[in-house]
Amino acid sequence: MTSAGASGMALEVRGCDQMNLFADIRELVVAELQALMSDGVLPAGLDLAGVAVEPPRDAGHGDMATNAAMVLAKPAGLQPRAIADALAVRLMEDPRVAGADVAGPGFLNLRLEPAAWHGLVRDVLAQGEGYGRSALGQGRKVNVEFVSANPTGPMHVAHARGAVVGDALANLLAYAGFNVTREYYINDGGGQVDVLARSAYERYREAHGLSPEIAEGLYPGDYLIPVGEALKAKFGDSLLDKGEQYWLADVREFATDMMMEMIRGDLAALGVSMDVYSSEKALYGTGQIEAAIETLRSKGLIYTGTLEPPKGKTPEDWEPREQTLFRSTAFGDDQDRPVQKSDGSWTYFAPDIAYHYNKVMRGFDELINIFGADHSGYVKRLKAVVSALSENRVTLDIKLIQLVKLLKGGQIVKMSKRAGTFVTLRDLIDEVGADVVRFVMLTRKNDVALDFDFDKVTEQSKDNPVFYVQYANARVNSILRKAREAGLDVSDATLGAAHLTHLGHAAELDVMRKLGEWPRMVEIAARGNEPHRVAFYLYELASDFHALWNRGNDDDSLRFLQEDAGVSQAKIALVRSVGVVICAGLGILGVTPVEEMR
RNA sequence: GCACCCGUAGCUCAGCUGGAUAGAGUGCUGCCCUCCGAAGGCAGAGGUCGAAGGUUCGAAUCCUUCCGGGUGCGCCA
Repeated sequence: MTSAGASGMALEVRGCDQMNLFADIRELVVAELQALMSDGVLPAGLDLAGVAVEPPRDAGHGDMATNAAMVLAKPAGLQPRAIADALAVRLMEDPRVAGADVAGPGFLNLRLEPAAWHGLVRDVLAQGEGYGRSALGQGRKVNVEFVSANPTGPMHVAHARGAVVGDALANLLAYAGFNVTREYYINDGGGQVDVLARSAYERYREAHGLSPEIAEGLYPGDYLIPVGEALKAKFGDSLLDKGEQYWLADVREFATDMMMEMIRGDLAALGVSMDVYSSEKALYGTGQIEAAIETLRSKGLIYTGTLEPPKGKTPEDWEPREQTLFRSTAFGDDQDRPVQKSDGSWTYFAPDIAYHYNKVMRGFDELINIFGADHSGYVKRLKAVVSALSENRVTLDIKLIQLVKLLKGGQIVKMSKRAGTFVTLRDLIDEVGADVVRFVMLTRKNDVALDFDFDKVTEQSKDNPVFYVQYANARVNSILRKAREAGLDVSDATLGAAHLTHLGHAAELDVMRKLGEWPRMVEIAARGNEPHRVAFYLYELASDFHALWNRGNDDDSLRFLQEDAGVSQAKIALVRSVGVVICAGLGILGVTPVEEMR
C-alpha cells in the first residue's frame, strides 16, 4: 500500500548508515578472518561465503553467534577451536564486542556492549520506518503476477489468499530494494468469457421482462443482473431475438469489462491495487503468440507429435491425436505439452507462453507467479518456457497457494458455486474487516492449507495474532499519550538524543535484540519470497514487548514512565522503536496499525 | 501409474536454505492486578520431528526407498 516510493527509497538508504547490526558484525568477522589470513594464521584464499552471524537459538548463549570456525576448519586444515580462539581475541578488540566465547562444537558466541544496542535504538528512531529497508534487491526488476481470477464473477475467498500473499510479497520485495510491478493477467481469451456473455445475455433478456433461460453450464449468479440492466441501457432492444453471432462479441467485451470493474473494486476493498492489467485476448491476432512459438521452434523445442496416454488410468475417450507440442521434457517435465489443439487452434498454454515472453521482453529480472495449488501441474512447463525464452537470464518462481478452509461455530463452511453458497471476498471483508483477512491469510506458509476461523479471528485475545500485535502497538501509543499528558517531550528527535545508558536490563535487551533482527528478517523473507515470516516476526516482537511491559508490575525500575524525565525518555525511546518496527511490518502486510483498542 | 505439496507436543502451527539441550500458541497444573491498558505476564508438565537407510564435524532441514494425506495429469482456462 505504501510501496510506491519503495525502490527509490531503498537506493537512497543503501550504503553507509544503513543499519543492520547482524550484517555489521558479520562484516567485522569477515574482516578479522581476512586479517588472520594475511597474518598467516589461516591459509590464504579461504572462501568466506559460508560464514554466518546469526542469533543463537538460546539467548543464554549471547547476542550473536558465528559458525566461522566450523565452516573453515576443514578447508583450513585446523581444529575449529583453534580458529575460534584466534578469532575471539581479535574480535574482542572491537568496541562493540563485550565477550567472545567458544562453545559447543566450535561456535563463537558474541556478547555485545549495551552501547551497541543503544546505537540500534537511536538508529531506529532516526530512520523511522526506513529502518529495515534493504538494498538486497539492488533495484532489480521483479514482476509479481497474482490473483488473475477469471473475469466471470466476483472474487471469492479462494482468491483472497492469493491476493493477500501476492500483495504482501510485493510490499516486502519493494521494502527489500526491488523494483516491483504488480500484475494481473486477465483470462479474457478463452471459452469461459463466451459463457459469461451468454449468461449475461439471459440477464439482458430478463431486463426486458423476458424470463431468462439459465441453461446448464451458464453462470447463474445474481451479480449478472446489473450487467443485463446495463446491456439494456446501452443496446436497448437491438440485441433481442438475434442469433448469437450478432451479439456475442459485443456482449462479451461489455460483460468482461464490468466484471473487471467489479474485481478491481473487490481488490481495492482488500487494499490491493495492481500496476498493470494484461489481457490474454490482446495477445491474439497480433502475431505475439506466433512469434513466441517461433522463438521456441528456433531452439528446437517445438515439434508435431502424438502424446502417450497417461499410465494407470486411461481416459475413456482417449484416442491418439497429432498436435503441436512443446518439448518441456527437456526441462524435467513429465511429458511434452500441447500448444495447439488437434483442430489447429491454440491451447490455453500458447497465450501463456506469449504472455511470459512478453514479460521477459519487458526486461524483468525475476518473475513471480502466485497460483492456486490446483495449478501445480503447470509449474514445470512455465518454468521451462521462461528459461528457454530468456536464455536462463530470468528466473520464475511460482508460489502455490493452498486452500483456505472457512470455519464457523466449529463447522466447515461448505462452498458450492452451483448452490450459490460460496462466500465472496466482499462477504468476508464485511464480516471481519480487510485488516483481519490480510493478517490471518499471512499466518501460514503459502504451501500449507489454512483454517480461517471466524470465531477466532474476531476474538480479542492472544489466540488471535492480529489482535495481539495490534494490542502491542496500542500499548506503545498509550505510553506515548501518557507521557505527553505528563508534559514530556517524546518527539523522535528528543528520544533519539536521550541517555540510553538507562537501558540495560535483560528484558529490555531482549526487546532490543528482537529489533535488531528486523533488517535481517526482511532479507531472509525477501530472499525466499516468504511474506508470512513478517507476520511471525511481529508476533514475536509483540510478545517480547508484552513481557517487558508486565515486568514493570514486579519491578518499578522497568516501568516506562519514571520520576526522572531523562530516564523516562530513554525507556520511551525503546517503546517508540517497537512501535516503529511494528508499523513498518504491518505496512508490509498491508494491515493498518491501530493506535487504540476499542 | 506418474508429478508436485504436506506429515514436528493432545490440538493449531513456526523453525533463519546444514548448527548447540527442536520452539510458540492453545489445552492442562500453579502463580502475578492499590500498579504505564490483566484484552496481558511468569513457571511447570507435554516430542522416536511419519519410518528406515545414506551424505559429514553436525540433519526436522540435503539424497534414496517406503508409509499416510492433499492436489494435478491431451481438444477447460
